[in-house]
Amino acid sequence: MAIFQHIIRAMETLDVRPGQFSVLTVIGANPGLKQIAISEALDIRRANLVGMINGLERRGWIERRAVRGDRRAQGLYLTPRGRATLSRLRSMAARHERTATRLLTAAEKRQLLRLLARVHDATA
Amino acid sequence: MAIFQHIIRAMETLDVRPGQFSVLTVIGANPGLKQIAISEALDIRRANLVGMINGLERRGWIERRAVRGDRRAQGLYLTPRGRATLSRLRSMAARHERTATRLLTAAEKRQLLRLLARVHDATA
DNA sequence: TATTGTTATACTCTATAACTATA
DNA sequence: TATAGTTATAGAGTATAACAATA
Repeated sequence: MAIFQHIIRAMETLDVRPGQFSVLTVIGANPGLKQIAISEALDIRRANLVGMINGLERRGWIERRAVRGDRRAQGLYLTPRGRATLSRLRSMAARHERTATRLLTAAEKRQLLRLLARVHDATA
Repeated sequence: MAIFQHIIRAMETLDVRPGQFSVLTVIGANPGLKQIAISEALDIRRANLVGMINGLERRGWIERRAVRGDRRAQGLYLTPRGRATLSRLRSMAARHERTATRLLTAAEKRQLLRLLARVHDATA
């Protein structure tokens, strides 16, 4: 929770919220994705995604384009400005990960991830 | 996050939310506490605490009593039913902690807590 | 008939301002 | 003048239902 608060506070300087970061990340890795696919991937109701997408589009970070073969859907793409913003956000995330693990050795970091993965397996 | 979801889902069977659990825990450990103290301890606005306290009182889990020496404040106490509920919630939390760590040895559990404490120190 | 995006709406959580009764 | 509790209110985040256009 402390890490989360830390990262969220940093991203607030770009006026970006965690959900927006995750949407930008998914679109960046999967250009042309339909809203329904993002909705399923991130477990966000498609009704709630509409406003988020509108906000990201209004800020010039993403755009909706027609999808060939299905006139109901629209593909989502990052704009050049969107790519620049995502790049800055990734740098922030990386910097905060370095901060969070600065008291750990490389071996301890690996060990931490290994133990957390087992906890996750146990609760999944 | 997986652990949190896990515990929250279990506590929903008693219709208890994470915030309510934390308030019951703090009152249980500090009988007679004033709302302002809980507000500061749990970082909950005193305005938002009012409704939570009302809800817990309505369900017969806590009660407000006069504080000698300060007629503005009211001390909060668990009722017998509140103590019983808190006890059940603690059992749930303990059971889920056992589930979460069931793939770890005792030494690995200690190591995990040690590493997480360092990450927390680094971000605090 | 089913799916995609959308609107409308409701409920919870969280945040601020302002009031009251005391101190 | 400050503090404890309260009320009112507004903003996020998240949930469901229903609609139009299209499949």
